[in-house]
Amino acid sequence: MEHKVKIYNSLSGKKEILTPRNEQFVGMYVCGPTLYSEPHMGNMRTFINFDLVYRYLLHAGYKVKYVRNITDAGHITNSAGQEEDSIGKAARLEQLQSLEIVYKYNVKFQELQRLYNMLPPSIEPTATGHIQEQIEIIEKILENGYGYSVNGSVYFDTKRYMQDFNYGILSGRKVEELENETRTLNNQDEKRFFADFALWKKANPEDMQIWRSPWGDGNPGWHIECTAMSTKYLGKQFDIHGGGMDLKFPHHEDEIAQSCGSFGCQPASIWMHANMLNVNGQKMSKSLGNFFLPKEIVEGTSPLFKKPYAPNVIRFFMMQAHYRSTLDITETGLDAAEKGLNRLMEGLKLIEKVSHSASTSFKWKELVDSFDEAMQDDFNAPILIANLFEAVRYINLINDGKETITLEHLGILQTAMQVFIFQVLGLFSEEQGQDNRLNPVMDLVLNLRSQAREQKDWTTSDKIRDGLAAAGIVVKDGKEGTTWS
RNA sequence: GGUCUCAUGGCCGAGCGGUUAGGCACCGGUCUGCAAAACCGUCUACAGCAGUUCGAAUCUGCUUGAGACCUCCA
Repeated sequence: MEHKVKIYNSLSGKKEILTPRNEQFVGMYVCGPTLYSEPHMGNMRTFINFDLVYRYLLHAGYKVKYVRNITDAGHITNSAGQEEDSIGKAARLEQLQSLEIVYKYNVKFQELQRLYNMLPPSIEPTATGHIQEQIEIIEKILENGYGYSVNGSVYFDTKRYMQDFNYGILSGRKVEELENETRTLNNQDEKRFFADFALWKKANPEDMQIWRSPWGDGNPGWHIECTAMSTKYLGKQFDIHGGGMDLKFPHHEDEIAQSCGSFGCQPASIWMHANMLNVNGQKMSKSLGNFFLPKEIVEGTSPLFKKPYAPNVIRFFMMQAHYRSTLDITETGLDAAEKGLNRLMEGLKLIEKVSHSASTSFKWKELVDSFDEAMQDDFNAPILIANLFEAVRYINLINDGKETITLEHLGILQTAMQVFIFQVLGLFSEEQGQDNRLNPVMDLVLNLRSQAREQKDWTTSDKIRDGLAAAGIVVKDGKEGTTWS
């Protein structure tokens, strides 16, 4: 099958056909989390979205090298007039060493990836594991004249860079405009120009992590790690660079500047930005405090929601919105997703039991093709899902004898649905974790109840049903027997 | 303040100049001892005001409202 995947490129503002530099091989770099706390649901949305991208590219037949970094070096920032690094701060608060913090939250992050059925990237390199590579790139930038060192720190010389390159090419920012709007920043004295950014920062006495460099002991700047690791694993130029929308400026802009400044070329052909997860119309964020953790929602301990939602439901909920749109997470939204997902899964089960005919009465080929078409158009999962529901409708109609399908077409449809639901959307096949010790008990109880029903002993049968309902077990009398859940 | 995005039926959410996306809810029906569930069907919306066009949710301008970035952030 011919796969023409169109991707919206933030750099050009247009959808472009993916043309990998190296035939079937796609190199994709995605900015990962800074592990100073447990990732929240908003963080997860970005990673789930890129998991979808990864999954679809694999499905489309590409050999994808998917690199997602782990930021385990706390970058010094100026917040509230104080210099601090996020990981060091967390370490002090929790009375642990920096690497303990990173290790602890990395374990959690790995758990979450499994919980949400994310495929592991090809490699998850860490910032601290690539200090040498970062230093080497900084040296190149200095050699090329796009940086300068002051008092043991190194800064990127934006003004000099702008003579040769376009700073703001990604974010559309004009430095002149930025300048007028500069807020009061601390520590400006070392920088020659307000838009310069740190490549290397001299160590403070209280820093928990310190590395040696040609400029003295210190810490790498925030942006340089991604340049170093993307270059190391994917080369100076690769196909796709992704990340959250909030990283577009300055992080990604500065990555471009660093690549151009060191190697003279842009790192990625296509830049992808996943949009934010909102709570009440506002971006979920650590600083606003409106976030909740992935585990809270799965365990039902989040104060925002009355009941727990399965990871599958959350994933499906997110897949129903396009990755470039903001998505508001709400209780009604999750409830709707839960029911919708159930409908989809029921349809998938029914397809196995449905009977075939001598001919197919509907446009089955068009339907099957529509799955790929949706995803080829900038990974439009909402349309894919709409088309899958269309398929479910047909399955139900076949089951009701209102439409027909041949054995061959049925097989193709079934396979396609399974592939897109499980492999591409990354939903799970079965809700796991039912206590199977309960099964024989339920068989016994429901057997007794059906005996009562056969004798039209409604008092007994309803008593059993009500009793089970009180215990949280819902009994449903279907055409083909009674089910419970 | 600057830059940029977005405003879709009761709710969520696609749409990128001309075919009622889809899900949830509602309502009607099928099924059923009752109930629940399930299934089928119905529900023709595009913030406001101008303009371009044979034709606009979709393009342009203005107005109003919301958000993002400019500071760490997925």
